[in-house]
Amino acid sequence: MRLTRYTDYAMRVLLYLGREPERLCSIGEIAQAYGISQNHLMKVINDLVHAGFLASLRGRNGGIRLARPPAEINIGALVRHTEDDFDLVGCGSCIIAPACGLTSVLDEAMAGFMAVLDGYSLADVLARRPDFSHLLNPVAPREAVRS
Amino acid sequence: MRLTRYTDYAMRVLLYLGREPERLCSIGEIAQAYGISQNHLMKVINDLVHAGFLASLRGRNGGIRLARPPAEINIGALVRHTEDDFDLVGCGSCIIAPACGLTSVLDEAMAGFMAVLDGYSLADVLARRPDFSHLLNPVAPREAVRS
DNA sequence: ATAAAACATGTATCCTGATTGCATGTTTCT
DNA sequence: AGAAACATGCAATCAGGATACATGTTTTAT
Repeated sequence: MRLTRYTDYAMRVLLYLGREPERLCSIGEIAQAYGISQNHLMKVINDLVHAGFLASLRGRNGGIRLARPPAEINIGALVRHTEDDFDLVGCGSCIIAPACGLTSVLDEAMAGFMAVLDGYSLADVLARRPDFSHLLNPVAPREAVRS
Repeated sequence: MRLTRYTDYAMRVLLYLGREPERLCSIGEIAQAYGISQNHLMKVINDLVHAGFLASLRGRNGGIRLARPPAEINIGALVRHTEDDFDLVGCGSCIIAPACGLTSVLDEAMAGFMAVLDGYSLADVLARRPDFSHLLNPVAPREAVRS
C-alpha cells in the first residue's frame, strides 16, 4: 500500500514553499535542501505548475512559488492529481470484476481515505508542525543580484 | 495507489471459497478458475492457512476451505495481514519526517481507509454480488474416488 | 507397503513500472 | 550576448513483485 514517490515529492515541495509563500525558490534549491534528484523533482514541479498549484517565473532569477495561499491548497486535490492510478487491486484484469462485491467495498474505503485528505489544506498541515527548517540540508543563498 | 497482487489473490480465494464454505477445494482448482499462477497462489494460501483464515487438509483428496464462517472473516483484518507495508510515502527516507505535519494526516487517512474495510465481513461482500460463478473459467470436477 | 495426490518451501529468473540521468530547448533578466 | 532557470523528451537503470522450476513432506487409497 504505497503512493508513488511522485506524490511524495509533490507534497515536499508544497511544504517547503509554504513556509515562505511569497519567496521565489529555484528547483535546485529545493532538491538540494531535501537531497533528492533534481531531474525528477523538475518534472513533478512542472506538472504542479501546469495544474495550477504552483506559479513559475522563467529566466534568470526566476523560480517557483505557491500559486495560491496555503489555506486554499487542498491536500486531497493534490493527491488526486499526482496519483493517477486508483485501481487498488487491478480489478481490470480480474474476470469476476463485473459481479464482484469487493469493488464497491474498496471504492468506499478509498473514498474514506480521500475524504480525510480533502479535509485538510496545506495551511492545516503546516500549522501542525511548523518547524522543520532545521532538518533541511543547508542551502547556499542565491547570489544577490548586482544592482 | 495500489495494493499488491498478493492481497488481490487472497481476496479472490476467500470469495471463491465463500460460495460453498463446506466444500474442500484444491489450490489448482482455484488457480484454474481465475486463470492465475498456481505457484504464487499456493504461497498466498499457505500464508492464509497459517494465519488462520483457511483450513487445509493434506494428502489425497485434501484441499482447503474457510476456517470460519464468512460472517466471522473481517476484510480489514485480511488486508492488514496480507499488506505489510503501510508507509504510504516512504517517510522513512524523508529528512523532515520527525517534524512533518503530513505524517499524522496520512496516518489519519489510512485509518479512515481501514475503518471502512473493518466494517465489512466476507459474508457482507458475498451478499452484495452473490453470482459470479458463471464468470469463472470452467473447472473439471475432481475425479471421483473409486469406491 | 506403496504409489499417488495434494500441500509446502526454497531458489532463481523474469518483467513491469517507477525512478533517474542525460541531452537539449526555451524563456527572461542583466 | 550570455547566464540563470524553467521545460521536455528519451534512454538507461533499478527495485520489487510475480512467476517458474525444483524438490520435499504429508496423508490417503489401494
